[in-house]
Amino acid sequence: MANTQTRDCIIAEADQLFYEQGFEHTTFSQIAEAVGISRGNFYYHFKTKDEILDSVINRRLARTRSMLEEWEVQGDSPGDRIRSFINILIMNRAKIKRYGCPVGTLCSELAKLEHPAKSNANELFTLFRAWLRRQFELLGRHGDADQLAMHLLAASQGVATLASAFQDEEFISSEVGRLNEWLISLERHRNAKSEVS
Amino acid sequence: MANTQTRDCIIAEADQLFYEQGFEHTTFSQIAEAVGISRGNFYYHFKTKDEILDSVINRRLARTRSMLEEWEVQGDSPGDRIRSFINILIMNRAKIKRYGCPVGTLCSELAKLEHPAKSNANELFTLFRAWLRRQFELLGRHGDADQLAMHLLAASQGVATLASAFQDEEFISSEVGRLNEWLISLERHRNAKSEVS
DNA sequence: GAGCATGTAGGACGCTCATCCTATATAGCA
DNA sequence: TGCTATATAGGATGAGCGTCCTACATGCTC
Repeated sequence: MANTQTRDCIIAEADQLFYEQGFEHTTFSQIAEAVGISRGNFYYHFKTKDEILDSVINRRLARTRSMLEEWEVQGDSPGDRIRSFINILIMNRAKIKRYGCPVGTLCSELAKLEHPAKSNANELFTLFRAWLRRQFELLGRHGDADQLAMHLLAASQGVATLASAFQDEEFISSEVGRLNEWLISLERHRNAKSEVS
Repeated sequence: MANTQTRDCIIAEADQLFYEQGFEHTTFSQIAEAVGISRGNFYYHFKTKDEILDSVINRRLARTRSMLEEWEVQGDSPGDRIRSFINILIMNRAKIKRYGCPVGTLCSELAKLEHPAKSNANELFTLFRAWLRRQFELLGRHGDADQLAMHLLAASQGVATLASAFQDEEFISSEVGRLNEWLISLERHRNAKSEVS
């Protein structure tokens, strides 16, 4: 049985490096150096680089799931939960400015490489999409919940891409402001309808 | 003096391959094979891979400039010109679905590589941004023209990223519909103001 | 202490790739 | 016909990388 502590440490460091430098451009040596172990020792924990990638994606999936579940448990309204999602952009603005969105940039890279793990990475998007969809349904948007989820996801991706290209954190703030206003207008619409019925 | 015909051909093929596979993942051999010349012959036309990248970016800049100028010359309204921009998403939807946005994915990759040509690639975004800004100013949006330009750019980027991740051309169409409605509402707002004054 | 599983270190192997060198072909011109 | 600039081909080189092998250390069990 592999020592899970070192193993987890390798995955964590690889996760960060893949985010900062991309998967292809990150080498075994860099990960080993970041963890503080020898390069040769790698083989004991991971047979191939793709295996590390799988573990990194699974780690991200797990962390995303637990984050979404946490937001779900907090007794907020669906609108507040969606605001939690939008707020990721603010929380991570410094890193987004430097490296873009971890999900979007990884999926783009793997798509260009036609990498087998591509669909696994896309699952990250699906996770957010399904969760957002549920929140919009709770907001009373039964017909277009999925469309709204995709729209919000796309907006976040666009913000991250441009903030990174133009090195502009301020843009993140202003677009988040827009998104929050948009969300409030959706909530108002719902309240108006419930008052009528 | 280098034969510009072969040289241009190399740049064109490299352009396409960089788009489809990414810069780092594309090899000299692949470009040579695509052009139909020997690998060794490359050195005569380009000293380094980075030199090819520079030429590819310059090619894209030139083509973008002339495209924007063409749209400018056509005697359309600023609104119609902005619609031409939005329509790129529809025109190129098949490629976007497979490879994402050529501008966004290149800038993301070069950012992660911390490549010297990064700022040169970002100039592509600046080109669109300045052009869109001008169109919005012509629409009477003197205060927030740049903000609107960035918003539209971000929306396009988001659409491209998600369409690629979810392999969904339909999503492009529906979001373009949204964007066009948004644009029409901006135009209406302008007409309403001009009627008042 | 002997035996064994777990974990680590460091280097070897083989491949790919960008880069570079040299030989050759073509074409215009004296 | 030679001379030279332009262009092409194909292989050499050297570095970097993923992968793999072997030797060593540690700690637990009998």
